[in-house]
Amino acid sequence: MVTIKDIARTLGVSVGTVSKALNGRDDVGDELRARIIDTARELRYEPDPIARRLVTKRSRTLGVFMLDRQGFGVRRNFGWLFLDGLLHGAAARDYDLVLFSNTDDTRYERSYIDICRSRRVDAAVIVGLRGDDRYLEDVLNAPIPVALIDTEVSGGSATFVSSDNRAGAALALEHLAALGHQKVATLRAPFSYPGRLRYEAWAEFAAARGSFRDDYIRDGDFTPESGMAAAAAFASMKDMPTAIFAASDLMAIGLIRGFEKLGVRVPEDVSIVGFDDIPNAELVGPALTTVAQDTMAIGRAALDAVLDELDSGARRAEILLEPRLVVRQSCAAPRT
Amino acid sequence: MVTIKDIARTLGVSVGTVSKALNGRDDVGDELRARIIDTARELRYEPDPIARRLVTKRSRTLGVFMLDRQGFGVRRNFGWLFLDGLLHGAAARDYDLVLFSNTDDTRYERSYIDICRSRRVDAAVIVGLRGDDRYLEDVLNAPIPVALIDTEVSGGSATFVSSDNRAGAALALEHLAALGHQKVATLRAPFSYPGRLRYEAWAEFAAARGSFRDDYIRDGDFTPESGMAAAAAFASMKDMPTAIFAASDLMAIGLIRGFEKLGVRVPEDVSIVGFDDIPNAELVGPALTTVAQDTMAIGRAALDAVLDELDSGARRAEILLEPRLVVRQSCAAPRT
DNA sequence: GCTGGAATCGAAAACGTTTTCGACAGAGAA
DNA sequence: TTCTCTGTCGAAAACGTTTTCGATTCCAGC
Repeated sequence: MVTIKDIARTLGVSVGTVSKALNGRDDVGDELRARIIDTARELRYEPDPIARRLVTKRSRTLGVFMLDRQGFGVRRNFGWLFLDGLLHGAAARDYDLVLFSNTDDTRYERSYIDICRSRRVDAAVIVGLRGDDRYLEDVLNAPIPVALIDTEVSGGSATFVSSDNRAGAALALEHLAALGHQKVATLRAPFSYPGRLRYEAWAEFAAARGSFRDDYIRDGDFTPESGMAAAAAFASMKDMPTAIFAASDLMAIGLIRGFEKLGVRVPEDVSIVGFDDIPNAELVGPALTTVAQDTMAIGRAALDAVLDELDSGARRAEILLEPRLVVRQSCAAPRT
Repeated sequence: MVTIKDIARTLGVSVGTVSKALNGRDDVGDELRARIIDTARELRYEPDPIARRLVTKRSRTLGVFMLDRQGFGVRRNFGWLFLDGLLHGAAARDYDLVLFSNTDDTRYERSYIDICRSRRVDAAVIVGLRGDDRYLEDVLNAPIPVALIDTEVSGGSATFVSSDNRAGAALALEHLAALGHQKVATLRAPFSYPGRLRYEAWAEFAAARGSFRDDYIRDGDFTPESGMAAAAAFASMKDMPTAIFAASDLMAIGLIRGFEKLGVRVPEDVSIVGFDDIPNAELVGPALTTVAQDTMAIGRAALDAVLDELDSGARRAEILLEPRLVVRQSCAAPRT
């Protein structure tokens, strides 16, 4: 591996001068600088990031924690979608991403912030932090910039990055209203913060139209299984809703599968709209109408947030991105 | 940040002794060693990995490259599933994973191996490398241990880690045979190495049973769209197959959607079996029968391969993991 | 009492950078 | 001519470890 000394020796100058020339400082002559840059290129010199980090005290490294909700790993975990945006942002700003997850038993013994400390990462973004996480307090008081994505919690010293859940829910509900639905129920996920926001949008929508009914509210836990259970509950009602707003795609798909098993057809008998636009949501039959989160933009925003805080010291409490409605085939006008 | 000097100073010993005591060397007295370990714990000392790397010349860091097949990012890319196993293995062996992807424009300007060199990672695992990759040659001649997962190529100095594609295809085909199918077609993906292996298994199967027919072979490109096109082609045949073995789940789902649109029912009219067991394969209607890759084991094997090579210098050319059949609802006995 | 060896510890170099400070030359002003 | 200022460069310290080598002590064996 060719070091800075090699290029200093071949040119007969000091290493300090080489360093200054390569880093664009102004106390080195133009002619010498040009020669230094040339031979650096010739020798295919690359500054050792390790040595640089040791003296600059910045690692140019971000810790990314993928927290696993219910043990499904990457398979059923929406959080991985944000990696695209994080990767983009890191590449654009010349940072490296080191990835952790809590699916393993060993590292979970330490707080995420502790891991950051031991790894000397400059900042962290945590995906999927739950409200009952054992290290919650540690995260909210972290001494480094932290961004939270797809999380149940908000507040503390971390910046909360998310879709505008209320606006997204409103998008879906207005779509159903435009189709002519009067009786729209909701399958909510009340234990999570985004889930609560989505429910509140439904409640306001229903109240404003005078169609709020307690028995049009069912609770799920983001799994398809809870959606199937809710489908059975809805199907057994005497006054069945004509449309259901599910707080997540996984639950929406569960509803579809549950209704299918009971012989009620989607969207002919009941319309279903989800939230998230998970991969392959377009591939389930019928293709799911849903509100899409711009996961790329969210990941990118989270990364920019922590890096900006690192540079300027200014912290933003909350960043909301606009979701958009994508209509496919799981919604139709109600039967008259 | 508390350094090794702090604990040396508080104890009145030299830093070298502290280092040796903490690293378990035998030339330090038991009593002193105990006192050093105690105060290290008291001061919450953590060795600086940066400084350590500078002197040991090992970074304990692995580069992971997620190569994006057709621009879908994490959404339609099977490769991300291997991250679970990689994460597990890295945690178990105390390595860090730094993640790269080629979805960005900037870093793609450099060879993956070049990036490894500049980042000083000890080894690399590359997911989704294509046969026509511009840096293919660089990868196959890499000076560091490299493992290839979910890739189209094999050979070179890298170790190829994969499911046993022939065995997996045989599993699926035997399942169809056991159901009584005589006319089983295939939708293959001939441009990729695993795709070719899966096709060869089909060809042998068909030849052994005397049911090989050229018009039972259609080509796709791993996308659902190509599956839908193939469904139309199959449906227009006078002697339609009763079962189709698709070389990937995405194409299998495309077949289902395509047949659905044409009014031919799955599995009543035609059975379909896929390959991969992608997330939500169980959620599409009808739930997909497929052969599941043990993505966790594959990721773990890849990680172990490069780390073992790093330790022992012994390189393995190929590692094959056993897939398993998961039967769901897309296959049934043929109509008599 | 002397030698030999084992046990224990410290001093110092080394890893590859960045950064500070001082040295030196040359140019311009007095 | 002398003084000051600017521009250009080198020397050296510093970052926090690990590792090598030598120094010292202590004790057993003769």
